[in-house]
Amino acid sequence: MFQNSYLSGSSPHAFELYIHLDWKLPSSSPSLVKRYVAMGFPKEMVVTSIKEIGHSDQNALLELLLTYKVYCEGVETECIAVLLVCNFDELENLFVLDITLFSSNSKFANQLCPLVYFVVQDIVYSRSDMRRVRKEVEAKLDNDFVQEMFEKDEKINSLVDMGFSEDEANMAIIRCGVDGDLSVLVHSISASRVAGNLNLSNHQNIAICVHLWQVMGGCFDSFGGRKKARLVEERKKKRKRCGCTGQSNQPSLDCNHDEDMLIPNPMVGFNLPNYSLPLVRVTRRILEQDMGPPYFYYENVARAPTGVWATISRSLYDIQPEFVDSKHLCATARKRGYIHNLPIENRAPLLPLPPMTIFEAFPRYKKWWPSWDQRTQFNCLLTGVAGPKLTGKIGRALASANTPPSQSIQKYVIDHCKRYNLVWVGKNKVAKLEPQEIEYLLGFPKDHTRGLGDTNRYKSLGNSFHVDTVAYHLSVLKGMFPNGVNVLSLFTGIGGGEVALHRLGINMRTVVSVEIDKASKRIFRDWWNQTQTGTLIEIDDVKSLTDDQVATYVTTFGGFDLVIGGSPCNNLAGCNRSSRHGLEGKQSVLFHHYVRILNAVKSAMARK
DNA sequence: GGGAATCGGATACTCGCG
DNA sequence: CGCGAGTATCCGATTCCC
Repeated sequence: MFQNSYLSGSSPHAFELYIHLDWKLPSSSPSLVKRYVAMGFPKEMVVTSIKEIGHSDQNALLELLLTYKVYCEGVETECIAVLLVCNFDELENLFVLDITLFSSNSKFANQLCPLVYFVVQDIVYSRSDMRRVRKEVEAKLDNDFVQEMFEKDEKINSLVDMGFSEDEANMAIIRCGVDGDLSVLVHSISASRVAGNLNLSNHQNIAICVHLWQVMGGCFDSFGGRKKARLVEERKKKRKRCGCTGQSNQPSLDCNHDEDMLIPNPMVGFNLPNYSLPLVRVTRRILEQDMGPPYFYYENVARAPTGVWATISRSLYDIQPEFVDSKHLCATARKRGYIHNLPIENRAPLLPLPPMTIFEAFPRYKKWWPSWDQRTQFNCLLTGVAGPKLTGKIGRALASANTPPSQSIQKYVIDHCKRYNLVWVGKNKVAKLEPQEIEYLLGFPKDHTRGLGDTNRYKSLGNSFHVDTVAYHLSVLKGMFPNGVNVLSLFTGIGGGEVALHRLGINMRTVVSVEIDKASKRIFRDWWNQTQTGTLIEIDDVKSLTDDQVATYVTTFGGFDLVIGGSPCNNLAGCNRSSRHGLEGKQSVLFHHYVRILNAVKSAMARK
């Protein structure tokens, strides 16, 4: 019943539920299995249950089977994520459920539910979110409960005085911790109000989820003692671990004070080609006034400091980001987040599909690749590369080592190969990738950046889009704009977005390109002149592009169909050791100009 | 709790040019 | 010899996942 409701698509806001049944068939207790199968339980479920708790306690086994049966009723074979709903009052029960069904030791977790999401008071949590919340709650139970309740009451009173409801205040404290500043709590409530408008407004679906939870809760209550004991055991282990780190008194350190973004694992966005099944299909809620045109497309690194993507999303109309690792589309990893208002149905990848492995991309490296280097794909292509000193050092280390080298030598070599994406070009000889090879991996035409010094080539390529990923998202524009598009391209760089549009066969009538780096500008201009017939207007700096100027362009070109750009990641990127200062950092702060200019386009087009 | 990944930056250096 | 452009080398922390 709930299955149909979830898949009905009646709510534009609800997560859809998929559970993938992939039961294994180990051989155990054939006669016992037969008996339960005769009672109407699927054979695979019986086998799994026996493996889970054994067959000595027949009552417990029967109860577990009943639980699984209730859980799996109506579930079809295409589903691989599950959504659970409960109230915070029921958290204790939810933890029991989590540990029982979804712990890493549970066969059930591995075989049935790789993706689990929890909906508590209309807020969607991933499993890792729930771990944090659980830590928080458990800490509350374990520590000075009375003191915390006192602090909590005081905070609630303050928030109620400010005009928030008691429920809202309670929720904010659970999300942010009782240690959270009042301003943090206020912000959380505001954000929650927005999220409340966005998510799960379909009461039917919520009711169905609650029903599921109640059914399951009933089952567990009937033999809660055993589960409860396991929960206590888990807690003890946890306490022990916390004790080792000396952080047991500061659970709030683990608490995320920003609204978390759901990053899918695997990082495949809303959908990808070659994935026969969508993973967590999220029907994004986009307000009427934020739908295109103009369509917009924003990109930045996925692993930004905590809270950055929540801020970006807030600035971009609370649209949920789409996180994609390009390793699912090509031979190199590139974990990026994208926020856009493009349709997500009927996407199509660029053809031919790019090679997925190192050897498919570069067969010649197979010759010297040692068996103990088990890489099949490259890591993220960064802006810097290894120099001859490092590769020489690796070569000398290998030359003086045994065959095969010792474990420690292997680890030293592999670690550096992974860090700098080195390839094997001779006996005991590793080398950096050539700029041309990186162009190929990222989907650019051959020699796209040729003419620059190698350092600049590596830098501009490292800062660029992965063309195939972006093209996959932009592919929906092809049918919508048969006569071509007008593009406002911010932070153009070497033109990854434009190359994607070109490879999709989408004609660019006009591109207004904003890019400050002269070398990148030259690369993009040269490419444009060689491949395009439309109008290119170049602007140096996003800061100098005024709202009035934007309005003039809108009037001149009849509006922009696409506003595309990835703002600087310098202060967000993980490998920045000296100035990873977040979204307000020196370069990354330019993100706000993306928002400003996009809003200028929207308002100018609304006036038209 | 530990392994692994990460659109980088500051600085000293080399090299070609006048 | 001074200058500037290009180059090489060194520099951990945050975050996620298992």
